[in-house]
Amino acid sequence: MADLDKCTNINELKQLHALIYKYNLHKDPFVAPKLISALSLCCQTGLAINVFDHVPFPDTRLCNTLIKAHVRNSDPLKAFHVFNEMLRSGISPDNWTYLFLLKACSRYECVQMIHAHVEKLNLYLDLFVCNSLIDAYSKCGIVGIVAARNVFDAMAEKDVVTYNSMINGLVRTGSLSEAKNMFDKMPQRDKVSWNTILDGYVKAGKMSEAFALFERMPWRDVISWSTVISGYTKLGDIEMARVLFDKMPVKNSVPWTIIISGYAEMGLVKEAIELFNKMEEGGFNLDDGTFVSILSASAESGLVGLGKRVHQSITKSGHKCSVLVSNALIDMYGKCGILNKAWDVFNTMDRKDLISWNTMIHGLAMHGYERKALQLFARMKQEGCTPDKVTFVGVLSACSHTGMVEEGICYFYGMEKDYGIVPEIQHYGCLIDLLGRGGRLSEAFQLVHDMPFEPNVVIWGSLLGACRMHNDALLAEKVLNQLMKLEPVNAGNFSLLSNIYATSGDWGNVSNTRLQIRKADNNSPSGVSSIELDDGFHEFTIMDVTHPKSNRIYQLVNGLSQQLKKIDFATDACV
DNA sequence: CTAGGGTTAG
Repeated sequence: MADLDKCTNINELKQLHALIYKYNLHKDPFVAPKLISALSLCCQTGLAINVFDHVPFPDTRLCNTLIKAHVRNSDPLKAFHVFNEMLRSGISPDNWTYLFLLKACSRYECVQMIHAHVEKLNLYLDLFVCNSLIDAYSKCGIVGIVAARNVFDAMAEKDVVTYNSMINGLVRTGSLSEAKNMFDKMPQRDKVSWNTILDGYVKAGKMSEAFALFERMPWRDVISWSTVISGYTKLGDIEMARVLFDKMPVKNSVPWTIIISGYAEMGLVKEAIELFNKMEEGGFNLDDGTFVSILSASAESGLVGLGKRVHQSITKSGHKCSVLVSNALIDMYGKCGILNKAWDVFNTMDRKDLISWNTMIHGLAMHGYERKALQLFARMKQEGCTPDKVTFVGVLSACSHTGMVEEGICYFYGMEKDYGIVPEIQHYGCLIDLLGRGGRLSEAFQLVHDMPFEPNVVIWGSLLGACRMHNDALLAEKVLNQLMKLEPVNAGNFSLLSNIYATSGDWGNVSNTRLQIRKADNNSPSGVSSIELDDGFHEFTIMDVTHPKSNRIYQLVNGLSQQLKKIDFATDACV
């Protein structure tokens, strides 16, 4: 029974759980915390809460265990709920309570609140609590780092963790030279110190300096190797990343995940799947981090094949999908346009969070299911989930894609009035797109001037698209002038204008614009597109004739655009 | 305390 909290086998634990209940031991002040801890390790948070609820007079230690369980289950709200209940029923928190709560904090105000409690209880002198405060503040960006520094400076006794946490905070906020300064000055350095400063160089994109440091480090563990490999994949140097990956002496699932995601981000689906198979065969632990990383890389590059392969492996593992993994699956299927699969995952989730709803709404809104997206938005509110600014980007773009101008305007104003969400540039962008597509070009143009943000390429681009849609050459010229200042080498912009002239039969301006296209084209590297089919991954460029059947392909495309024209569907191919 | 990770307008 003493080793109860070390039991990680779910079946054994369930047997123990039954026995404990049978002998009424679950109310025992010694057994209950251990049982809660074990249940939460096996992701049985519901059962853990149940145990807690049956203890007649919970003490500080029991509450701490439950808080820890919620934090482990990435449910900070529930963790804070337990904390509030503690305070309400007069159970005094101790330094362990604050250690666990600080792990659950992601907002500055939240850390500040704990900080105030800690000061009041005079726990301020506890080294562990202070180290956690520095760490928690460091995760709150630029506002947090000042507060972290204040705690750091006020500490009479510091250990290596204090320095490491502070250095990590400086690295995260981009103050590499300050971090390096502190690293050089600290009394003694351990593995974590070296890895942290190494990560600083990597995060700053200084790979040659990072590599030099890596080579002269007194220790190199899996984390050091992974840090450097990840740096190379982020710079797109997958070859160098692979060389190091093959060379590293001991691997765990993290470097495997990094290299697979790296291949996926480059669109190299064959290599990614091959390595994923090898990773699975090698018996490496496939955890949430692995699934989420690779799925997100698949989503970004539109690699359905890899995404499906990962999904297969998740299903095969038999574990219930965490919210994080489910959300990543929804996003992957959504971005790849397989909406029924995304919908399946969404509907079978037992706990949805705000991001699940947002991701599903976006997926629907981007792939022609605008009405479904808006219905889902209504359902989300019915089920008691409060929308945020991201939700409204999805809602507004659903409206604009399906031409619901009045409804969109309503949602735009409702967002501040009903939810207190101040519109950001993305929301104005959607509204401008909505008005533009709806043919209300002058209103859209007016809004660009009246909104409280500087218009960017996305805004001007959407307005240019609207000009093309409604063949307004005069406005298009104005827009293109603005766009030129921000994006001088985008030939697509000119080609849109040229097509507007062509539609109105202004051939003089067509040839003028074409000349400018050629100029812009010479300044820009030619883009390569790619598509994934059943037999693998294919790359192609504009005017590509390398395919053996390219004649037949162009025939087909021309035939299709003829048919589209017949049903009054304008295409913008520039041939 | 250090490596991989879920939603954001054309």
